[in-house]
Amino acid sequence: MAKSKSQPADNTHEPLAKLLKILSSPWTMLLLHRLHMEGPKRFGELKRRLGAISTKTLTERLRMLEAEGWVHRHYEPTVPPQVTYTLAERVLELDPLMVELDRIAERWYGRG
Amino acid sequence: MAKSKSQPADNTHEPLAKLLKILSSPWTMLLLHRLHMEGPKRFGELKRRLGAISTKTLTERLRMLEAEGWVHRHYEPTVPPQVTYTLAERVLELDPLMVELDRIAERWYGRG
DNA sequence: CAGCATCCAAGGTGATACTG
DNA sequence: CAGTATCACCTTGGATGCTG
Repeated sequence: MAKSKSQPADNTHEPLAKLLKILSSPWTMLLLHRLHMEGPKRFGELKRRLGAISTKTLTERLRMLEAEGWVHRHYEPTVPPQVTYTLAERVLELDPLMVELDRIAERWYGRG
Repeated sequence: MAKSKSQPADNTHEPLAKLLKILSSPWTMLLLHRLHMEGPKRFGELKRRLGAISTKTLTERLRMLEAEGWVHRHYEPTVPPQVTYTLAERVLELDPLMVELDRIAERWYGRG
């Protein structure tokens, strides 16, 4: 649509690049997808559901998403401690995206 | 749509993971976005528009997308040669996704 | 112009061990 | 349970130089 002319264009500063940088870091989408589809989850459960992810990576992603304001971390100082992660309200805007992704994934790679 | 049950679940084999693996490799989304918004493009123009990408990476991405059937490569043996890349028809299904991404990027990171 | 071949640095990841 | 701290590795991307 936009028919801007020929610019050197460093995408790095554009909103889309910023968003994609977050979304495209490994595991992030699958992580968000889980929380989106299945609701709030504790660390261990999340890790189990994601399969091959390491605790380190999962922690990093969660910390990043927390810093970005995409997820909330709720710490319950019981014994043993319980930490629950919830999607921030704003992230619900990603819903159409998730649904679209699911649909396309199914159509393109679903059966064979 | 959820697979239900409590499985160790190695997402690696699922359609969504497959799709995300492609989409989340660096530059891929921005690349597709360009082709989507501005139509068929030649290698050099594409490179210039993407900014900081290297020829190596751009080539790799294009080759990958070609192998996946996402883009078509048209070689014109003129002097100098012209190679034009076009989105495959199926990739047009990504349209809603692209639009959504743009909207969200603008809303979340558009103004500061 | 549109790549390809190398080399190399950087960062990300996983495995492992340990703590509150 | 929910992490943190290390370490070693290994892929990945960028820079450079060359070709048809």
